[in-house]
Amino acid sequence: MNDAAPTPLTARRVAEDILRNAILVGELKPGQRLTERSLCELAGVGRTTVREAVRQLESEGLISTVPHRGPVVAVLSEGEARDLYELRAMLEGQAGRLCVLRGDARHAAALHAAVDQMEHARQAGSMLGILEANGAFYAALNAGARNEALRQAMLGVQNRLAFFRFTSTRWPGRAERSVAELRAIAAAVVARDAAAAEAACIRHIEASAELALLVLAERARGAAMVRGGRRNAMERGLIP
Amino acid sequence: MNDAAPTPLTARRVAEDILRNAILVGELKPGQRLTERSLCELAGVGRTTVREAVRQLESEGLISTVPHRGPVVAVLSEGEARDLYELRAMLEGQAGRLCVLRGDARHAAALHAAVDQMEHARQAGSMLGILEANGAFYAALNAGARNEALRQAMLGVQNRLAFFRFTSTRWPGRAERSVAELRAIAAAVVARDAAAAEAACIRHIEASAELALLVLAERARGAAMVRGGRRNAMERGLIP
DNA sequence: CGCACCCCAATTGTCTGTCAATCATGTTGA
DNA sequence: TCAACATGATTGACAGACAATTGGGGTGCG
Repeated sequence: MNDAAPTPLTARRVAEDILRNAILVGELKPGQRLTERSLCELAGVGRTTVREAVRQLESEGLISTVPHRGPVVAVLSEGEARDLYELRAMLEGQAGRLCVLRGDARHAAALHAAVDQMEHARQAGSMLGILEANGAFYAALNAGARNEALRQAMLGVQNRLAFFRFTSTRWPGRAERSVAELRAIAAAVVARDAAAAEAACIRHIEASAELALLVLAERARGAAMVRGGRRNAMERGLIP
Repeated sequence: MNDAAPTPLTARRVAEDILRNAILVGELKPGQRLTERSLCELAGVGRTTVREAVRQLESEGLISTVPHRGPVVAVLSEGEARDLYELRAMLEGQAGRLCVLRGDARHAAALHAAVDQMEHARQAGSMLGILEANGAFYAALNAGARNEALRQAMLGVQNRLAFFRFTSTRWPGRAERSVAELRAIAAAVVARDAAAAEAACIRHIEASAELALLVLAERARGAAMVRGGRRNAMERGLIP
């Protein structure tokens, strides 16, 4: 039942992955300017290929390009972040609802397993484990919802908000509450209560959004304090 | 308050628009194979530029590329169409809800104006007018909903389903019912009944989906009858 | 000292040409 | 009849080149 690796592994795809990871991990920071040449070195491919990869990441919302100025790692304004979290809440709420309506006991079990896995990782202090369990949870949710378009939309939004995943997960007490919120979702799915599942999903995302916007505001304050100095230098791509 | 035309009008953008229009209008038919050279001629640009434009349309879901085989105008399976319509119903339902929660009287008035415009175009038998009014309606809805991410998501889904817009609008009696459905949405927004607006949006999309899937099934039957003859030829890009 | 203007380096946008890798087709041979 | 092979077409990818544009630095003037 596994996907029979439809990956002809073209160089462009490799470059995309390298650049995407560099952004998601934070190696390339929001606002940082990217020259094509530096990306060529980073990805180890020619300029043509890099430009195509950049186009892809641009469409994913990870990069924004100003004509004749080149690509820049996308930086979310507070308004954009708010919009994206709102959209994410809608999408995941619907996913939760559909998971109840269309999923079976196996999906419910997978949800519970993912939550347990996350609780385990949390107690072990493994942030990577937490993120992995989070991925498993959403995989199970989407498997139950049985809507590929919805899944891809959720993935896209999550990627654009990936910037917050690390800081949010580290926030004191956040992981614990997050586990509780996911457990509530799983419980609603087990109970086959669609409305409750939808509401639980929305609550989870709203809690995430609240924290993320707080973090964003804090960063903005911090950035404002050094504005005029480092900020200009960073936007010019002079700070690694 | 108008957007100060942020269009540096690069050749790539022009090529994108040409190809996108060719697909949306149906000049390039679903399943048709596209060689890079033919696209170069069609768009009037070099191969490098065409490849970037194709990458963009690929991310919009209008083109699907098989490595080492080249781009193909995306063809929706019944399952994919169903998923997309379901997603669209969710998104537009939420847009309707938000339009009630956040919109003001001006948005409600714009919705009504768009419906009247559509009714006018329908009586005049102007399909182009109908589509234009439809665009105005969604512009008003999204203006009221005040969520740019949601708007873009809706636009993306609508584009992927653009194939059905023409055939659906032509369907006997469909335009009339469509006007009635949109009027119901506008009425709910005027009445400030969020739940009713959401439900009306969902009903509208579900009606569209029902017809589209019917059209799709009919086309599939028709295509099956000539399979082995024209179909292979078309997939090979030999039929214009 | 401040401001407007101009010139220049850096970078992007785009084209052309080239070459290997791969797929699809047609042909040959058992 | 079917399998293996040869062949042509097309994509994937690169390097190089050139015009267009941007941003910055320097200059001159008030």
